[in-house]
Amino acid sequence: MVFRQGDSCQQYLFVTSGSVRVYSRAENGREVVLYRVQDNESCTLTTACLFAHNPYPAEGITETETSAIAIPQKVFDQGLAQSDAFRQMIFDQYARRLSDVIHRVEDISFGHIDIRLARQLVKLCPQNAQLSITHQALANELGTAREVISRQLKQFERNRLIQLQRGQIQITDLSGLRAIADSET
Amino acid sequence: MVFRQGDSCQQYLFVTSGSVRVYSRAENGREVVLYRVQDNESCTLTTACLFAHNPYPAEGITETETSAIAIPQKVFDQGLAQSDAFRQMIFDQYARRLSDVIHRVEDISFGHIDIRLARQLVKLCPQNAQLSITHQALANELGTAREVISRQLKQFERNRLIQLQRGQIQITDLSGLRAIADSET
DNA sequence: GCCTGCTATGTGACTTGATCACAGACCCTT
DNA sequence: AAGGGTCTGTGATCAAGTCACATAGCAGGC
Repeated sequence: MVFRQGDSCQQYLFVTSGSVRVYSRAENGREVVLYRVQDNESCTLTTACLFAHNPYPAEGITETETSAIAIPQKVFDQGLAQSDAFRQMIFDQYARRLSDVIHRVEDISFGHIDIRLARQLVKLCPQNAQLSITHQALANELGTAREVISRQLKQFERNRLIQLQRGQIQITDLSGLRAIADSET
Repeated sequence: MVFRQGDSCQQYLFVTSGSVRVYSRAENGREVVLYRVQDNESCTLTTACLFAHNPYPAEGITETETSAIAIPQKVFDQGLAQSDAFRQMIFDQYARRLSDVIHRVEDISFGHIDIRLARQLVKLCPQNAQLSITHQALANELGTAREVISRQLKQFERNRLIQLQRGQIQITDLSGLRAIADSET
């Protein structure tokens, strides 16, 4: 766990390798992933909280072995003042995050669950088409409930797009999933 | 209209007075407000798009008479490099926006419509408790459909919290609304 | 092996919210 | 006063979220 909802922020973080999942959690346990911080990205939220002197509005947790550099605010400020490249980098990150999160709002507000799930499956599909993930994890990713995902996956299975086993999803018709993922509505 | 979804961004904008509503619109006409840019705030999205060289992921429209300063990217870059105060200001804005939009994600994902609507009414309630707003506008604000708002308002009216007329909402029991707004779930 | 406990999945019943279709009501302009 | 636009009300239906609980698979200890 890198930071929790409500934590106050002490230093600037820069991830050199690994992956940090940044997400928001409701009281009833439902989660929604906001974005991920990966190799050579800054944890934007940290920066935001540093500057605004606000506590974190979300949680961050490592998903893999992760290395990061922690920089005290003073040094960070110096960097911003003195290095064009550093400043450019930080702003780039900010722009990307804001864009990610706005996209997430659109997705959640207007998107249909079958399409969003198909997209997620296509995105995660590895070379061998064998995905190791639980329904709960997919639900958290999309900000919905596990049952909704279970039912939708079952539907995909009935349509011969995937095959389900415990903790595993075998993608049998990637192009079929792509077709759903690419449909507008 | 200040900018549209997909527009590319040419200059940095700083609002000196007035209010710009930044929102996302779906094909079917549903909208969701992301945040507002008001007196002495920068249009963060503009900055983000400038830096990332991305088109706008949302739309911006003035809600009142609005004045703004447009600054070419070059001058903006100079400002960032030379002025600590300017840099601090820009970062503050960014932090606030990111925080706003993350809060919006939580609200939409986990929030119940009655509570969200009550909150909105409390927030908008003027001195004389007489609100001039249409159901459609409230729906856009909360990212839901007009019918949902109409029905919920009707419910509030039955519970003697408000009275409805065309284009007007008279708030008759503000503390009652507050009670709903403050309930956690 | 077999039992036990934990995690993951399946499913019915129900509630809430979104969509569709349309009917009135109100208001402004001519 | 008549007609057209905007705003509101409402039933029917669908999609998604919630609740409750039943299995099913897996791992560790005996």
